[in-house]
Amino acid sequence: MCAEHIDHSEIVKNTNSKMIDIDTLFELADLFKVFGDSTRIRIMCALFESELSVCCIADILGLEQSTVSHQLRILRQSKLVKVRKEGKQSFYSLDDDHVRQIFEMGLSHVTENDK
Amino acid sequence: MCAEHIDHSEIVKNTNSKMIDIDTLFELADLFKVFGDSTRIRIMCALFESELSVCCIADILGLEQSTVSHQLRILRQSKLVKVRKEGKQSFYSLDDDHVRQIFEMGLSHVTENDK
DNA sequence: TCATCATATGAATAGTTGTTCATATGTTCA
DNA sequence: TGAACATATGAACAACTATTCATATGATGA
Repeated sequence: MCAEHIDHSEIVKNTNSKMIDIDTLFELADLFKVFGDSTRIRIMCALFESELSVCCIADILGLEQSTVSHQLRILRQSKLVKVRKEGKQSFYSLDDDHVRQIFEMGLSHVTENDK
Repeated sequence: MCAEHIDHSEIVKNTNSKMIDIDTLFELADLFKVFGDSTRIRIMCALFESELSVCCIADILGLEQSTVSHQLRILRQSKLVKVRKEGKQSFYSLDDDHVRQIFEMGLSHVTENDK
């Protein structure tokens, strides 16, 4: 921690009063953590087109069924995808328009910095 | 992988042709990875108000100077914050409007699901 | 130049996370 | 009921990451 010379007690108090409450910030970090894995990102991207079964996702991305299933569970828990069961199959789709929007925003940042 | 019975070669081909290229998706995941840590999220949130020195951020969030410095480096590398040096101090600020927008989107999702 | 201070960084460690293998669950159809 | 299949899940392992401590760097003022 820094020495006493610099008194930022005022700015500390001020900034803290304007901060989003900490529990929300933790939830937010947890949400982005879900986006922060390439396998999950790829799964979400595949689901942009249409709902897909688990084994179809595995085929598209060249992943093991088990891997896809584990990641879909995480996406489900974060309410980013939803399931529809039909016989033996489970069809997954995006649960929320925010997914697309968050995706788009990230994409703007990435592609802008590629210039 | 699933058996041959279900032929999704058509949908596989179709979806793959529409997918964002894989390198971009990896970059995207890396970007969200940076957002996916509560310390970094809190730092960014503090920087919404105004630019801040390293030790001021540490004070505000109750973190060690070293921790803040390490995380700021990661944020800098992802072009999410920028530095302005003034004497012994380094003042950090948000580098990009996308930061706010990505933040807002995440927040909508989180608060919506809290209802 | 030397002491002090703000920041940056390297190394070590502890905790977390993604993938894999093996297996369980639950559905369909003969 | 039992075989075949799609999916889900538990356990184990490997890889990654955040924090801490110690120290380096670089600036200021005496």
